[in-house]
Amino acid sequence: MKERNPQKSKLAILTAAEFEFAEKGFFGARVDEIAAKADINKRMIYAYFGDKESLYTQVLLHNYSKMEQVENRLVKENSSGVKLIKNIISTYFDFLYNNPSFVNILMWENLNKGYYLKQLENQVIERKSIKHFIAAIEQGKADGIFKSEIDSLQIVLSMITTCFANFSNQYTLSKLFGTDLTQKDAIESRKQHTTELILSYLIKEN
Amino acid sequence: MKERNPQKSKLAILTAAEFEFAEKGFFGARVDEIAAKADINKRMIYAYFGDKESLYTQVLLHNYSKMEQVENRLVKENSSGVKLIKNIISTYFDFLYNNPSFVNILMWENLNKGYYLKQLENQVIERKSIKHFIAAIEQGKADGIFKSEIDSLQIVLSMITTCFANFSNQYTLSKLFGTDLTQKDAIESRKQHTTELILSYLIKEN
DNA sequence: CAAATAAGTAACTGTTTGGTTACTTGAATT
DNA sequence: AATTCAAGTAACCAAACAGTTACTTATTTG
Repeated sequence: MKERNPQKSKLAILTAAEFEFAEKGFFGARVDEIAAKADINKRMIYAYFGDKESLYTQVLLHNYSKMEQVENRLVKENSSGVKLIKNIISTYFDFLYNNPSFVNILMWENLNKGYYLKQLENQVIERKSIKHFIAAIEQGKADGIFKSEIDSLQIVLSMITTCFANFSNQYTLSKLFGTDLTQKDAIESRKQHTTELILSYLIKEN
Repeated sequence: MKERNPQKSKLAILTAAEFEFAEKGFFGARVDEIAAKADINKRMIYAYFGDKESLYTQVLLHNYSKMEQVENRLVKENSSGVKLIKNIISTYFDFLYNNPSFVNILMWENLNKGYYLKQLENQVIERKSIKHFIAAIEQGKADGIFKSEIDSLQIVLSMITTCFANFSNQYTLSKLFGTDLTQKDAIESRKQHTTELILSYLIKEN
């Protein structure tokens, strides 16, 4: 029999579950496969997490809090204006590049019409960082740096969607454009271009 | 026994399959459910399409050609400069709004790392419209309408990704921003804003 | 150190799944 | 009207699936 270590087992299950759910989604992932990858008996998954759905919810929660941590760091830096915008885009690009599981799980959630997301507590999902970004852009307008006519909610939406789509649509876009957009240097170019695009729209020229 | 009508049966299968695959993906979709929705015997699916995989490929192909048709119409119009950009964005928004199955199937493909996409012939996927758009932006630069320093491939990428992410991430974004972004008027605002964003970057100011 | 408890195991169950087999029935061709 | 063949049907199969049961073994604690 294997050495006993509940902490290690739980972590092994969560790690394997994250990989499997990210790779195949809730319905595609197999409990047997998660057990095999975690190198534990399947019974332990049910002992620790109840059922497949609860396990998935834990993985979902964990991924959202990873994102939240990064955003909180961004908010704490308390930069503003052009520097903040550059910071946000760079941070999102880097986070999404380093967390493909997060990207996938978000996509699965959208395909499930946000079914499991709805069950999570709002505080984790309705991240306050968004409000912070919007307020910062309003401040930029007040300071005369950013154009006064822009809609700050819309531009924050554009920033987030533009960053995300570079990762979520890597395969179809690569095929469509005939270049491998999963490569690090391609991502770096996209980051650069996205920053220029957003800033050129925001900054008041004179 | 039911009235015989192979054409009608085939179409019923394809329609049901498109719905099921869009809703649940290749692995989540059930052949039995497709048969039930098409109101035919499951055996007929295997008679007409071989297996589940071939049926999926047909659905994939059909969706891509729908998109291609719309793009070809866009190319034929032969508009240029600001009008073309407005046209492209508006057309993509409308198409994606009216074809949620297309949006979903593209997402499934990305989650499958483009596995089934790879098997399709290149001519259907590497749409020539992209090259047309890039060339048109180059022309705009030559005509002195668009900024000479912009990268036309990057801006076309940005246009497409920005349009798409508004639909692919509707549920997670709605939750994140606390407003229902699936509504028609929300989409209309996004279209308007995206157009302004892209044009403000492209147009040479003076 | 023995009793209690938590950690881990193997084998099983009822259901669902993609795909098949053996068959019947409708309609066009002769 | 008999033959032929495509269109359609029902019942089935082996494998895969989420979840369970009954059990064993390691570790803690009184």
